[in-house]
Amino acid sequence: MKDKLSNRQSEIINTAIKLIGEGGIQALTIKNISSEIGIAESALYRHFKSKTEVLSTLLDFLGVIIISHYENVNKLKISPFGKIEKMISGQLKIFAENPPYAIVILSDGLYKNEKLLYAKIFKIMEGAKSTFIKIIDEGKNTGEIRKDITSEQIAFVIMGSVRLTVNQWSLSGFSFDLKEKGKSLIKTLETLIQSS
Amino acid sequence: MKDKLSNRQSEIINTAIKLIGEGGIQALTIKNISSEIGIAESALYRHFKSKTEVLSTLLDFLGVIIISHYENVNKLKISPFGKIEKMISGQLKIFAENPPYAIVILSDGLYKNEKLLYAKIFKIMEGAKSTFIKIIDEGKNTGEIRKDITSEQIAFVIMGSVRLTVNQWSLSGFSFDLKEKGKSLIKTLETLIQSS
Amino acid sequence: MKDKLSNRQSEIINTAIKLIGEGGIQALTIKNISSEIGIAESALYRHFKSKTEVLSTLLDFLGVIIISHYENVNKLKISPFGKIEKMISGQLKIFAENPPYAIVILSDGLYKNEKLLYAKIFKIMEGAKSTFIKIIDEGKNTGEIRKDITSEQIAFVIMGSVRLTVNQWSLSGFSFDLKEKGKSLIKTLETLIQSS
Amino acid sequence: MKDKLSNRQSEIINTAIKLIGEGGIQALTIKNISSEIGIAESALYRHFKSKTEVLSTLLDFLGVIIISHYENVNKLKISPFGKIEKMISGQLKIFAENPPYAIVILSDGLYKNEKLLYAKIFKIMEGAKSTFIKIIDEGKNTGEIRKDITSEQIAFVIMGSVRLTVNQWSLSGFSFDLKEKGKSLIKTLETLIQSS
DNA sequence: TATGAATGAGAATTCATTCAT
DNA sequence: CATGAATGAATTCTCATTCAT
Repeated sequence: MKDKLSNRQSEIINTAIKLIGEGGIQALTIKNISSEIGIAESALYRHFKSKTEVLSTLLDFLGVIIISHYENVNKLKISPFGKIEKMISGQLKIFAENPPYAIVILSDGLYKNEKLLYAKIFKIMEGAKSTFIKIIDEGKNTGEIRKDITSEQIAFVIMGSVRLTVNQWSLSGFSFDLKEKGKSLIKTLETLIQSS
Repeated sequence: MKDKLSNRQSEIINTAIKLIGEGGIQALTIKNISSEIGIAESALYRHFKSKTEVLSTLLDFLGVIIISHYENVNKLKISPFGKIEKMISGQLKIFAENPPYAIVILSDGLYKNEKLLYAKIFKIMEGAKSTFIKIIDEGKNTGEIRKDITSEQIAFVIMGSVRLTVNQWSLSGFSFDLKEKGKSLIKTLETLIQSS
Repeated sequence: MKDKLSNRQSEIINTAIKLIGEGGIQALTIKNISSEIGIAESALYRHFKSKTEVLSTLLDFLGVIIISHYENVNKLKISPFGKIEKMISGQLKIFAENPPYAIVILSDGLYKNEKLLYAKIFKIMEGAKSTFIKIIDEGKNTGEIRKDITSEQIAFVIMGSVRLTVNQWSLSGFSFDLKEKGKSLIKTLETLIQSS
Repeated sequence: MKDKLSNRQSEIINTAIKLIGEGGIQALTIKNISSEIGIAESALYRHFKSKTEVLSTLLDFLGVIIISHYENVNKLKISPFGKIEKMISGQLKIFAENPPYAIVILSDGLYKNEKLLYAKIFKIMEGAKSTFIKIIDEGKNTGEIRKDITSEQIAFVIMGSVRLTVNQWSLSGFSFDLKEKGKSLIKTLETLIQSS
């Protein structure tokens, strides 16, 4: 994982993201990236040794954003439900503001033959999951969250439904208000998992 | 939508499915299909007028399998929870026995530039959702399912978590027992949505 | 050269002509012809042994129409100028009513590698030319046509300008009135070649 | 329209011309061009973005040659008849020395589905026509050319017969002496259009 | 850092034609 | 007469990558 990106590298990653946003993963070609930036295709190889490395760095970049979002929320001094609400709404806000991020996260099947890439997506999801689990455990301790289901299962259900929401938003061509949809989802999830 | 497939057409669709299973959507090329069958590439065009038509027919085929599974379950004379359990477990069984089906259903992003294909996937998901909603309504009537959440939302949460399960299974290279995982998911979902 | 065409053969030739009219020579494929008629591609080979034979027959058919038009005009008991006028206007009328004929006659370059086809077009043009020459000779005898230019050269100039007219009409997408344009061309040509 | 061609681009255009000369428009394929030059097919796409662009550039190139020929002749301080003679003979000389040029100019029907290409050919012909008209007007002023026919019609007759000459030369496989044929045509035309 | 030129492997599709039934 | 299935050669074009300058 790259530690610090050069200006050109950042530019490449940002352009890659933009291209994905405009035309999906298929639009992400070396040619498109470089002509968008205004450099030669070969120049790109000065900054990344392969297209896979571009994608890999892109995923690192995305991972940092998402994971740090989760960690920041987790550090807040608010109730577990407040945290869950903020985690979901914040995540959806990130996607709403950067649709390409959603596309990248959802295109997992594409990376199948690139174990490295798959592993990175997997890691992001695991990071999210473990944060959720921590918060749910907290909620169980305070008595707010039901104890008859394992925290992992609860986290799983939350992530599944958030993911499906994003999925449908993406397939719809980003045509509905993701944050609005998120609000009602959050309410549903809270109702489902709160102690009775 | 094709009504009845010729032998060769079925063979092509089956081969396409097999190829997807082995190498993902990227492995689905005209050349691969035809050389797997043992005919010339051009021969394939006697049976389908384009690659898109192959994919489209494949999705029709898949749709019929999935939707009829849901409908069959819905016709059973069992309790709503029984139906939900059978719907999920049956669906996962289909995927467990035919991993490529899972790949096709999950690769939605890929078809972005082919509205027709996307529409077919969408229709399959809608079909599943409406069946779920009917069953949940039934469960609310019998008093088994909680009434403080709309049926649509419940269906959404169920589908999201089922989908995520399949997703992770696919990403893991089909390495864990999907049906086993499904069983605990079903238990979780039932616990979540039953009336208290 | 085929003596008498079967019904199916005529149908094929007519369809070929229609296709050329609609989409140019490139639209003339075995597949297009047969699917337009509603038979299998292979069925076409019962009636013509190759695509070249289709074209060849088509040119025969066209040749008969054009040459007989010229001969008929030549048989009329009218002045040479009357004949020239009728030859040109009649020819343009045929094209105006059957634009594909014009396309076929003008697409000579296409048949370059098919000597047979080239020869047929050449023959049609020679037939026209010799009729023109005969009429011009007549006109010289009656004193109506200038004698300071060989009949062949006059015929050549006439045919060149008629051909260019048709050419431009074809390139314009048949957008102007060919017969109208023909009238002024005829007047010009008569003025040019009459005795002073 | 390209302003300045790179060496490779010129090489490609020249090769394209050569191929057309040897085998007609049908011989102009990306594969033929590239293998003739000795590069990979894909390499060609570094220099032209499509085959249409190759043809388009080729027509530009041809257009410049022809139009500048006409303009140069028009600038000469000679009589109108001298100019007409030089325009025709010079044009035929160009074709005689570069038979492929003739093929390209005459293959107009082929470009029917490529409006751009057709438009270029059209423009070349219009350029030629307007120069002819100017010269004919001049000739009318000096009294050398007959005034009973519009200059446009005269230009049309000239161009039609020149074109037919080139056409027959091309169809004959470039077998006769184009310049010789041109000389007698010029004489004919002059006789036809001079004042009596 | 950057470029221009090139490459090889593929990809989807078209077309005229053949042949057994 | 007609068909369905198949073929092989072409064709245009794309893509990630390399390398000398």
